[in-house]
Amino acid sequence: MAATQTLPRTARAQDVAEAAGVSTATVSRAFNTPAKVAPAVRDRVFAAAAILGWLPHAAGSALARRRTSIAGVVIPTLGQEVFATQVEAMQAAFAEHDITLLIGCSNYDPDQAAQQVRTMLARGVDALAVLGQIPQAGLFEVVQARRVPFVITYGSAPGSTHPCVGFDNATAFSEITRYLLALGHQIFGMILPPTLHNERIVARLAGVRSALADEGLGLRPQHIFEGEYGILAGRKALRQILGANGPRPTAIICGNDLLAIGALFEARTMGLVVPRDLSITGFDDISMAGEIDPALTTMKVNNVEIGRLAVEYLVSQLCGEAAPSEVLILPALVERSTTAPPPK
Amino acid sequence: MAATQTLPRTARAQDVAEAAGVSTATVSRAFNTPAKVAPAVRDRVFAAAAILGWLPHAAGSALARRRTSIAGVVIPTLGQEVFATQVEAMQAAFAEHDITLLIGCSNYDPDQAAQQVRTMLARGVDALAVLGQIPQAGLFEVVQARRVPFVITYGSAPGSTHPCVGFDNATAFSEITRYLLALGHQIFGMILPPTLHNERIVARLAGVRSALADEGLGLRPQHIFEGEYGILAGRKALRQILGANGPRPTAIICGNDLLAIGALFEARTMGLVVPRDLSITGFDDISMAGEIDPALTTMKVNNVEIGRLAVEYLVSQLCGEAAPSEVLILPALVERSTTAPPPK
DNA sequence: TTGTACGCGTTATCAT
DNA sequence: ATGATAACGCGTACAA
Repeated sequence: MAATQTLPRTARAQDVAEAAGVSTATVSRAFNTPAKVAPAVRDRVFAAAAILGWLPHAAGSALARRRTSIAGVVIPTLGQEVFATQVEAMQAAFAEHDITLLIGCSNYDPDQAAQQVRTMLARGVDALAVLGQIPQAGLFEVVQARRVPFVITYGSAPGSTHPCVGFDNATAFSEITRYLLALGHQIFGMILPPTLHNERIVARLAGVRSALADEGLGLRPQHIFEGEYGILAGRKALRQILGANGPRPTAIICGNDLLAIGALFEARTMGLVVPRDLSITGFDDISMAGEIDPALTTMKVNNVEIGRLAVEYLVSQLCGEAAPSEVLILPALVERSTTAPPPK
Repeated sequence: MAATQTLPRTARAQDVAEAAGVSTATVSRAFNTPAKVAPAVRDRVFAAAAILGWLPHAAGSALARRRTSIAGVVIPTLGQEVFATQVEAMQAAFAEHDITLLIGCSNYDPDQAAQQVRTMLARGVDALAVLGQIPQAGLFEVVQARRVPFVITYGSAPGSTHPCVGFDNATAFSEITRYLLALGHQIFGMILPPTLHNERIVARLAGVRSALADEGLGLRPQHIFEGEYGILAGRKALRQILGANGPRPTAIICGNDLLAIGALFEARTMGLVVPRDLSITGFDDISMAGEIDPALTTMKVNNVEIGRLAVEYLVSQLCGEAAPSEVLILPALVERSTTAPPPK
């Protein structure tokens, strides 16, 4: 007894076409340009497809269309709210154009980032966003060779040759510094996350220095703490800075909100009242910043907007439209309750 | 003067083959099974590919291989550390198998989640993970029809028919309740995020109730606050619960760490000393939990492990191996400094 | 070890 | 409005 059982292959357009008594061309049209198919036929096709559980096969479709409807984004980590927010905004914005988002994390490692970019190209992404900076010399050329629209987000190296959507880190930190100067502060401390492979952090330090220099002031080496990330690092940093010899800073500028929150906690532990005894500023305006007590003075970076604008740029490139290759947003000072004039 | 300029098409395997003086089969082999190609030839192929900037075209490759090397994950949002962490772990684990990850956010909306799943199937994902629960009746069947390995993560409906990797929410919350009972607490409050479309939250409440019932105790309605998310919600909830008529709870069980942190902040504002006057517990063990002061007693959910195990399951399915269709991890109580025996 | 030739599933072009 | 047919680019038996 020969087993003539057809091993149930997954349905193709051909199968749907046969079931509906039409050609594969009509099946394709019914799904892609329904208006061009007679309603009765269309319904037959849909019914057949539903029964067979058929959906257009992505690879076949991509091959014929020369488009995958997949975009890629490479970020350092999803563990930071600012990056996660941006990715989520991108995903939503791309979805409006029926584009799905591939993600890759580099863990702040340029080599991993470059590898992720290559992998995404191999997956046939239609467009590509990289957070921060181009990870490797020559990589941009590879992307260009494949004619894949490309954009750098979040960071912005002014004068960079690559299309970018972001903000100017130096300017933003100059602004927050000038705000503290206007309050009357003269002695500053600064707490920074690791600067390794991170131009943005370097720019933040430069922004502070430049604003201070305009007033003939500077940042004492013992008042700079650099190299760790998170609340505990903020605590440790504040202890170290306030424990240093010489005059004590009255204002602490932190490279991000988490460090600032750590500094804030430590100030309380040390018996200092913020902002009476010490002013502290953050950066990013993460969701916690406004919810702790005292609420953190910081700068809001609209990451949703960055994500949206990046997608807008990529989509316009995809459509062959011209678009400005550098889009800058302006972080806005959010004055809350951790800043005040220095103590007398 | 006829312009015979060839508009530069992007390179195919054919072009590389010609440039290297071999057949396309050899080009393919050089990239996929290098061992089967003579070293000299291989180098010629690689050189030609490098010059032309060629990479295998994803769609063609996927069509021939019947595999896209792309997996998908659908989560409520990237804005919550627990979900972002899990996604990041999945991305890393998939990368080891040369699989790239597509993400979709549902914003806690079952319809959006279902749509994301459909989109991913249309993109030809090789495997699919959905965080929480299956969003729609009938959707699982669609996935099965396409023979796409599938797993539910994070949540676990015991007795569910779908493969899942997660933990038992009810059991976990029973455990934390028993811990507080053992410390001597008798009157409990509970603060919960929105339960709408979220079985996991419902299970947490049930877990607490069940552990209390074992001791003949219960949760008074005025001691349950439900429906908002975040630090501010935690503050508001504590105010409301402690302001209610009747006996005051000595322990507050929170549905997650952020609510617990809010409650902790509010307790301080109200002049209460935690844990002397009031015990508070969280859930998840987000990075902040151990960094605030007093450090939060909570339960650690190893989301990295969940992500890893989910990928392991999916990959084994992809390889046609058998694998247990329900994998449970055990959240672990992390006893820190927000819990103590109740005041006399 | 290498080449030939076919199939993968869809869409676009061109006829009808 | 619909059908026939030719790409689309790669991987892989099979043959040499």
